[in-house]
Amino acid sequence: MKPRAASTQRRTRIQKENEQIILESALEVFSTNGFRGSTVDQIAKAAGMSKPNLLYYFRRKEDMHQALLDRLLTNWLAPLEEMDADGEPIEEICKYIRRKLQMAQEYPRESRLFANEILQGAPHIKQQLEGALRNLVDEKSGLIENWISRGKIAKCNPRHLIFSIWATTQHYADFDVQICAILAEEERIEMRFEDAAKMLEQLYVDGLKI
Amino acid sequence: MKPRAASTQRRTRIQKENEQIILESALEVFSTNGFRGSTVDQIAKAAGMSKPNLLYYFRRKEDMHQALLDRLLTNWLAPLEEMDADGEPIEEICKYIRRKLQMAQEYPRESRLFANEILQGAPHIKQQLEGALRNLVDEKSGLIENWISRGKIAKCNPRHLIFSIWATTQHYADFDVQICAILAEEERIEMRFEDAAKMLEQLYVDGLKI
DNA sequence: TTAAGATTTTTCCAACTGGTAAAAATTTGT
DNA sequence: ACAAATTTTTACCAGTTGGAAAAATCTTAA
Repeated sequence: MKPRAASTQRRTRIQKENEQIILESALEVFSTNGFRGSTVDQIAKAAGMSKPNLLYYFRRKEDMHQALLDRLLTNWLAPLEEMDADGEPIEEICKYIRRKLQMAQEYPRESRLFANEILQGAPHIKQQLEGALRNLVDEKSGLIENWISRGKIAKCNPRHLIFSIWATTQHYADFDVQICAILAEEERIEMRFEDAAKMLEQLYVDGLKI
Repeated sequence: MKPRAASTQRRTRIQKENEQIILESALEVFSTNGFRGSTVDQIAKAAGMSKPNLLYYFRRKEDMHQALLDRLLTNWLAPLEEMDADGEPIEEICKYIRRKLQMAQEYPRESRLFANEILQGAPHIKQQLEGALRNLVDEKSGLIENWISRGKIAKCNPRHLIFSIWATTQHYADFDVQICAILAEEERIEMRFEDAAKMLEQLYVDGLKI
C-alpha cells in the first residue's frame, strides 16, 4: 500500500531512512539544476534507487521540491530571528552577519536551492515570502529603527541594510564558482570565509557607527 | 541553404532582424528558467515563429545561450573597467556602485541569466571567468591596493570589496521577487533603487574612509 | 522575368520526460 | 512460521524534448 502524507501517518524505519536519502539527493540535484532543469531520474540515480521506487515515497517531483523548501525556510529565518533588541546594536548586526556567513559556508546547497527558486520567480514560496519572511523583516526593521532613533547606530534604511547583508553573505554560496575562479592560485582561497567576515565586519561596523 | 557561423559570413536583412528577435526572446526565457529549464519551443513561441524556423537561425539550443553569454560578458566587465586609478578613490568606488546598480535596474534579465549560469556551476563560461574576469579583477585589485598603500582609503581586501559590491548590486535584479514581496505596500517600493544607492553609498563611504 | 539563393512550413523521429499498474520480493507483527 | 503489510522491480505509457530532412514559398540581383 502507498504511504500517505508523511506528516500524519506513522512511518516505518525504511520509510524514514529512504525519505532522508531521497531529500539529500534531491537537494543536490535541485540546487545545481533548478526545479525544471532537474529530472526525477537524476535524483533517483543519486539516491541509488529506481525511479518508480523513488516515486513510491514522493509521488510527484514537486513534492520533493516542496518538502525541501519547507524544511529550508525555517532554518533560513532563524539567524535573523536571533537578532536581539536588548543586545549591543553593532555587535548584534555583526553576529547576524557571522551567522549568515556560516550558513553560506555550511549549507551552500540550501542557499543555491533558495536562490534558484527566487531567480525563477519564487513560484513555490511566494506566499511564505509575503507572509512569514515579510513579517520577520518588518519586526526586525522596527528593532533597527529603534536603535537608530536611540542614537545607537547611524541612520539608514533598515530593510535595505538587511538586503545588503543577505546579498553579501549568500553570495559566497551562490557565486562560489565565480569566487573560486577569481581567487584561484591565491593562497588565501582557503580562507575566503574568514576574509569575507573581516571585510564585511569592517564595512558594517564603520558604516553604521555614529 | 543554411547560414554559416553568423560572425564570418555576411548576413541578410532578415537574418539580422530575426537573430535579434530570437536573442531577445531567448534572453527572456533563459533568464527566468535557466538553460536546462528552458525549451526551444518556448523561445520560438516568444519570438513568434515555429521551432524549425528558429532552428534555421540557431541550429542548437546551446548556440543561443552561448551567443547571449558572449554578448553579456563584455557589458558585464565594462563598469569595473571604467574604475579610474587617477580618480578620487572613494568617489570612484561610489561611481562603480552606481553603475552596477543602474545595470541591475536596466538589465535585470541579463543579471539573472548570469546568475543562473553561475549558480549551475558556470559550465558555459568557466574559462572566461578564469581568464578575462580574473585578469580584470586582478588589475583593479592592484589599483585598490595602491589606494590603500597611499592612505587614500581604509585597509581592506580588494577582491572581497569587489565581491561585496557585486553581491549587493546584483541582488536587486536577481532577488527582485523577494525584495518586492518584502517592500510591498510600502510606499517606497518604487524608490528601491534610490534607497539602495543611498544605503550602499553610506556603507562604503563610511566603511572605507580613513 | 527569372533563376539562384534565402526563408518558412510540413512532416517526422528517437530519446527522454513524469508518472502508473501490477507483479514480485521483502519485511514485520504475532 | 506465516499471513499481512510494506517495499522493490518490471513493464509500460502518453506527452514532450531537441533536432533533421525535404518540400514549398518568398526575395533579390541580373
